[in-house]
Amino acid sequence: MYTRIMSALREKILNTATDLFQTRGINSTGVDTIVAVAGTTKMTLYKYFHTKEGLILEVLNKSQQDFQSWLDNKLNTNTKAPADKIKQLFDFIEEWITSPSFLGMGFIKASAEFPNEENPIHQLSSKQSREFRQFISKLASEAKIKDADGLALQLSLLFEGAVQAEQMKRGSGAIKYAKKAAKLLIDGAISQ
Amino acid sequence: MYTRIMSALREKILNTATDLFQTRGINSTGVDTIVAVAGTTKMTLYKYFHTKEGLILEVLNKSQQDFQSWLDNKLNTNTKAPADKIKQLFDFIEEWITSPSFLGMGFIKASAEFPNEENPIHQLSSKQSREFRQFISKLASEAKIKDADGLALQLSLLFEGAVQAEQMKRGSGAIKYAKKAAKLLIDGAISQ
DNA sequence: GATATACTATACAGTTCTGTATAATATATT
DNA sequence: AATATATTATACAGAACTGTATAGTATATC
Repeated sequence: MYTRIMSALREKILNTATDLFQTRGINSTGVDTIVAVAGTTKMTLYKYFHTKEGLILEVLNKSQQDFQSWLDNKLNTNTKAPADKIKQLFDFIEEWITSPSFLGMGFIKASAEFPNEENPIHQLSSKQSREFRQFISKLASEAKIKDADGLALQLSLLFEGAVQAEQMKRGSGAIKYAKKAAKLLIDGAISQ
Repeated sequence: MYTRIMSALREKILNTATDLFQTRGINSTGVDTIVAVAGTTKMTLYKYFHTKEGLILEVLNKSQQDFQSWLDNKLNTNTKAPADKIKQLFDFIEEWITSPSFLGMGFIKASAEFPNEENPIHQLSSKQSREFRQFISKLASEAKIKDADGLALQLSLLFEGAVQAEQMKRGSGAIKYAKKAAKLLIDGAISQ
């Protein structure tokens, strides 16, 4: 993990961009808007981020890191037995989705705004989705589940579907049903 | 009376826009590009569609109608018993997703590009997602499933998750596992 | 043949966008 | 006090975007 010494202003720009990209869309948010909301100027933005694309990529990376760190922490402090982590996964996902600060999943929106598979932003989104699926697969493996990859894929579909539903309509309640479905799939995979 | 058929050019513009929106993104596709690819001029485009937003809304509506018609037809010609339709639903969804002409789901991408819930395009996307879920719920009801709405929501999550996965990486194979999960959920809901 | 209609060609107004150039100001270090 | 660094203020080049104005051409209908 490349930890970077970050100036307060750099971080402010990054956080502002994250928020604006989520609430207004990436292509609909100009750098002028970002610097105005962040309370700085374009010169400073372009000092820290060489292009808007570079800023987008960093926003996506930071968002994913923050989410993954939050989830790791939840799983490690609340659960001792590795076999239980997969069972509690959707409890924490529910907590995350229903949190008032939830604004959506970066890589899901980004991949829709940049549908071309050659595009670096699309490629990063795709990579993040794959890595999150692998993370679930690792949890399933540690829980001694046979078809860990298969279950992980199914759970990731429920996850992305629930996020999608919540992005479309806040307070959709989709995660409640995703959780039930996940429980059923996990129990089925364990008893195999 | 005089039967008013849709002008060939209007349809050409609509189809071209549908394709370009899916492959390049909506905000990244200018009207100049659309008319160039469609082989016409901006004057003609703005004759049939008053604004770009109007064009986007029509594209979304037509895409959803086309998909729903295709699916209705598949379900009605291949299945007689209403109780079997829900079981075959994901077979046809798989056929649709794995088809070479699959470019994604309009309302999923649109809602990501226009995340603001006040936006007419976002609202239409949300409505289409809700209506598709209601369509699944109707299938579940006709199959005498008790918690039809609950199952429909879960299946729609798998559906949107699988579409999302396929939009991110063509040939992901996600639909195969979505199908398995759907079967499990349907069987579980039937035996209640 | 005259006329309405559909469509093209082209230019352009006005806005917004990314990215840079240039000069001034504040802050920290020596 | 002198100097390097960070940041601001502002203007602007150049491109892309939506939407319109205007004039000309093709085609079908009367």
